[in-house]
Amino acid sequence: MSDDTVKPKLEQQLCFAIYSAMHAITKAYLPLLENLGLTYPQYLVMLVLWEGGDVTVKQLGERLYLDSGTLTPLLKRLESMDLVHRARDPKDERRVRVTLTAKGQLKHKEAQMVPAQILTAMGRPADDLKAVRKELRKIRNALLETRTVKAPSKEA
Amino acid sequence: MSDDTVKPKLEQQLCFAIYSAMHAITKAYLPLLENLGLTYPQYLVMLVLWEGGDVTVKQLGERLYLDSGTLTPLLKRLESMDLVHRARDPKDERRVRVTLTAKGQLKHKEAQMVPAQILTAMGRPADDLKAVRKELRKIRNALLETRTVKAPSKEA
DNA sequence: CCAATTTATATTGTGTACGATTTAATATGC
DNA sequence: GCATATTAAATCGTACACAATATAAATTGG
Repeated sequence: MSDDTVKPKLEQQLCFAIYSAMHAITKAYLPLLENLGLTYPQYLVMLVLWEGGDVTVKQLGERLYLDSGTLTPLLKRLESMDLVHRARDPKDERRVRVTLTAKGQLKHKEAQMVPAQILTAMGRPADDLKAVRKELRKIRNALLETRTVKAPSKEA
Repeated sequence: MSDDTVKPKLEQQLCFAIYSAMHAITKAYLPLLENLGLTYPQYLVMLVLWEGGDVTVKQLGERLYLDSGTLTPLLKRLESMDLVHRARDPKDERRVRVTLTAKGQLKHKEAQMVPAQILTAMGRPADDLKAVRKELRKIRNALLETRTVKAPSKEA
């Protein structure tokens, strides 16, 4: 049989399924978030800030799996939109504390209906979506743990 | 009850699970792909080329859900690495056909073990991974179809 | 108490992503 | 048959994303 070379390998790959699903999600969020004037990563940062009090850049990075190279310019953009405030922590000048401005607080209400709209657009039973979410979290954690082991492996 | 505001909303969101899983996957691929000298998106393009004959930029975009703004510079980088060749189609000068070079063909062998290594690193039963893949594909297609409908909705 | 280390953030360079626009080539309508 | 529309790539501008490096503040060890 020579027809197994014709099989679409790409669609058989879980990683590509995640990759392309993420692109579709970004596109789906676009019309919802442009009313808010936010990109999807900016929306994620706002979600963290809406959850609790103030956080440091490092804490944001731990929650979102992003580093300062990504967060610093993103937070500066949010600051220029007057949604957040950034200030060095007087207790430890290395840290930068990020807090919501009044305008940032207000956006919380405008954003309330976003998650439900996305879930509806996915058109899948809630139980299925929950199962996928749990499995993806396990996959993510397994991949990240594998890397933390990371033997130096100085080969000859 | 006031304690539901404390719940980590971020981790409850499927979209964030996909977003962060994708980041973890990119990181997991990094040591495997740097031997090949490829990034993950470049690897995806090579996967398509390894599957079949030559393709146009448009066909690549349809398979990978990317547009020419992303693909053109990416393909130029692959061309500068002498992995692919780009040439206008004589039958239709608008099209650019992308083909593997001899060096690009050879890389196929080096890349053979990459998918299995990633799946192993995920540390999950194959059946679970397959179920996630299928569900994600449904989600992706549902999201993309919703957008193609896109009623103009000229609101008052 | 001060040198060496560690930690937190910022900066730089490269590589995606994508909307919007541009350019060139093909297809179409009258 | 030629103006108009459509199509395929390329280009431009903005925004992630991250490795590597730089900088400055805090911690630690002697």
